[in-house]
Amino acid sequence: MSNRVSESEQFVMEVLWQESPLSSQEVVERLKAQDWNEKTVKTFLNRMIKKGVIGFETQGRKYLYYPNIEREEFIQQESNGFLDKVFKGNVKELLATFVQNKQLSKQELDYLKTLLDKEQG
Amino acid sequence: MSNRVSESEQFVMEVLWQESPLSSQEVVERLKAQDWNEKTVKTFLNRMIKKGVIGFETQGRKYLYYPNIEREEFIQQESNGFLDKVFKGNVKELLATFVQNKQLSKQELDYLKTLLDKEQG
DNA sequence: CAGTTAAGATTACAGGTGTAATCTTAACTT
DNA sequence: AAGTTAAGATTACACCTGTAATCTTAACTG
Repeated sequence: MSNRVSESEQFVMEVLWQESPLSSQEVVERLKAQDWNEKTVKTFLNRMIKKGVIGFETQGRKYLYYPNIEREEFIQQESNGFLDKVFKGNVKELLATFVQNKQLSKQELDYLKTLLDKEQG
Repeated sequence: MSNRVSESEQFVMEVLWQESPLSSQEVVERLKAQDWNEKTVKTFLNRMIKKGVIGFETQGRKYLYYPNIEREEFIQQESNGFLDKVFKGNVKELLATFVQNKQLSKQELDYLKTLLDKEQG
């Protein structure tokens, strides 16, 4: 229930959010950039099942895995955790930090201003 | 060298960034909201020394601790890590997520727009 | 000086994580 | 049917972390 997704497991989640259900072999393939041993990926899948963050359907002797949690929801939680942990909940400071330390194109800046206007209602 | 600051240790860092050098007892006091046993805080200080993220001066039989890393730098690293991990480096998406999911006051929105304008140069 | 404190050092211990190797066994092959 | 594969299950193991308790010993107290 309360068990969370580790950093490595998150890569697996991303794969399944992209497309599912997938066999472990397919997950392994889509993660080859990570350069993990197949056994390692299997371990992650196993643990994630136990944690309940993914589920599976059986297909013959193999499992087809799928996510049990929404990406949006997950991002939300991670974001809030980060906000609290690093910025003590101060969104303004967080936003300022990113705006000032990351190069943003004119298009992106405009887009963000539009967003702020929309928020202003 | 490469060892990082854990979540609990970060609370200790915050205290020392606020004011330093401090004795372990002073650190414990400033962390009473955390409701940690004194021994626990001492453990953190000890580990942080070993990790090299804080240092100390001796004063009689006790140590006075101080940070070895800058808060700004730390925030930067944490922020970049989070950006990459959760948003795959897409700052725009990150900013949009926070702007849209957090309640921001008119003042904050105005301030942020000013920031964006400044970025626009 | 002898006893008591209390500071830091060391040890403890379980749960999570990264990183696999080995075990079991159902399914595929010949 | 017998052998081979390969999928998931189990086991391994070290390091990190949270959470302290115990050990040593220098400093303070009377």
